[in-house]
Amino acid sequence: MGRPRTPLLDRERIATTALDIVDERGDFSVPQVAKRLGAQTGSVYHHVDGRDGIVELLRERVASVIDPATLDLRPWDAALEAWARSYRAAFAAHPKAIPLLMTSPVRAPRVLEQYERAVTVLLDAGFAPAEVMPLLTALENLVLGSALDLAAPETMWELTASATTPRLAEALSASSEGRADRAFEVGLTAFLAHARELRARAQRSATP
Amino acid sequence: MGRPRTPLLDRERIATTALDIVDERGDFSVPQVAKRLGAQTGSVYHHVDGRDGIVELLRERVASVIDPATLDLRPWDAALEAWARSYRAAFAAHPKAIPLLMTSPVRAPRVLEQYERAVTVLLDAGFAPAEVMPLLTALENLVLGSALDLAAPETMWELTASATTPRLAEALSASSEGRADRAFEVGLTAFLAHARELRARAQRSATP
DNA sequence: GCCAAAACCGAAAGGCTTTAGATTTACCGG
DNA sequence: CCGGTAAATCTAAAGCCTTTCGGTTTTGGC
Repeated sequence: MGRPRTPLLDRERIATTALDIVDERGDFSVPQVAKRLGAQTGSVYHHVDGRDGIVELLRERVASVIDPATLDLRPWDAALEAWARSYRAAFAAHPKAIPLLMTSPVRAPRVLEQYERAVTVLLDAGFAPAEVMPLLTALENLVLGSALDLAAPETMWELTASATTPRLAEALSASSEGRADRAFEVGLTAFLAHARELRARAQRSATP
Repeated sequence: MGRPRTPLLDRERIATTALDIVDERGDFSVPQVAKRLGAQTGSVYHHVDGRDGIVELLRERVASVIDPATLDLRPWDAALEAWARSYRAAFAAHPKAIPLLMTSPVRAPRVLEQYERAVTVLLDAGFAPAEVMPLLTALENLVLGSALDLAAPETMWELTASATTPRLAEALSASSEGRADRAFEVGLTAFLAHARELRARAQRSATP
């Protein structure tokens, strides 16, 4: 058959197709992607660094909608809050992809640059250099932990709970609506309050 | 060959062997487990519900060292704090297993009972029923997000950071020692402070 | 002592990942 | 216009994996 006049495959289409399949099925395979694009399995390897390479493409693509402009907001805590929301929303747009992507964190250049700017935001706000990474990592943990929760079906709770764990069942029915979202709000609110408190304490001791 | 006088396989040994392999390699397969136990691949399926069944065994086994007695501590916030630490430590004992286990949360009966008791702790502390699940879920997100961070090698940061993201590199070197642990402390401290604040506010409005 | 159930083996189907070489075609420089 | 190189694809195959199924021997209860 040889080289076609218009290419069947490129990294863009491979990523798009794989993400479509993951959104539908929760997983993907290289033969599945190839079949949807009308190509043979082996051809995909000409454009992409194996299956893991495709997963990395998905990670970048899902993370690409995180809004970097959030980090321009003032004051610093508004920037962090908006960034965290945008971060989480990017994953929430592809819930079935989350187990596949969570295995390792996003470290695409585009996202790393945002971490760079987030560091700057915190330093400019007056946090000590040694405090910055623990804070940012805690925020990342919050976002990723919450994304993981988003991927877990609500039914896991409801099915198991009613008989042996009555209070748990009661607590669940008392706030079943949007449990995951509200948990994220709790965590985010807690984090921001704590960060503000840390900063205020540091400023008090710096300029007594 | 037929049935041996002393069985080669049982769920216990299968789980132990699989966990050993995961601790070494970060993943496992049914043939690998069978080979270590001196059996054929197919035989494993007589004892266990497929590969996914083994993963579930691993989840239960790793979670089995979460200490339920932490939830007897008083006051309520000491109980939650100790429980969260024990929860996280259980995963930290098997860092290479984390990506395998995080895919879906732990819902083994033994752990569900602990959630039941955690609900009781919060209700007894005076939290409103509708607040309980958001709080517990936020705590779970904290623990799981932090466990995920534990599974990601520190090198991911260090390799990529230095050139294009100088401030990130600086922030990393300013607190490289035990970054993951300190981030968990930040998140946990923030969560507990927020929970105390919520409770205090509720009590003020209940008995003015 | 008999017989069903238990525990294992052997084999095979079907899927996946990845590599290698062969084949045809597009594109560019002369 | 032509020829050669590089590109895109195919075919083929190795080697894994998961899972199922039927056959074989042994155990343990009645």
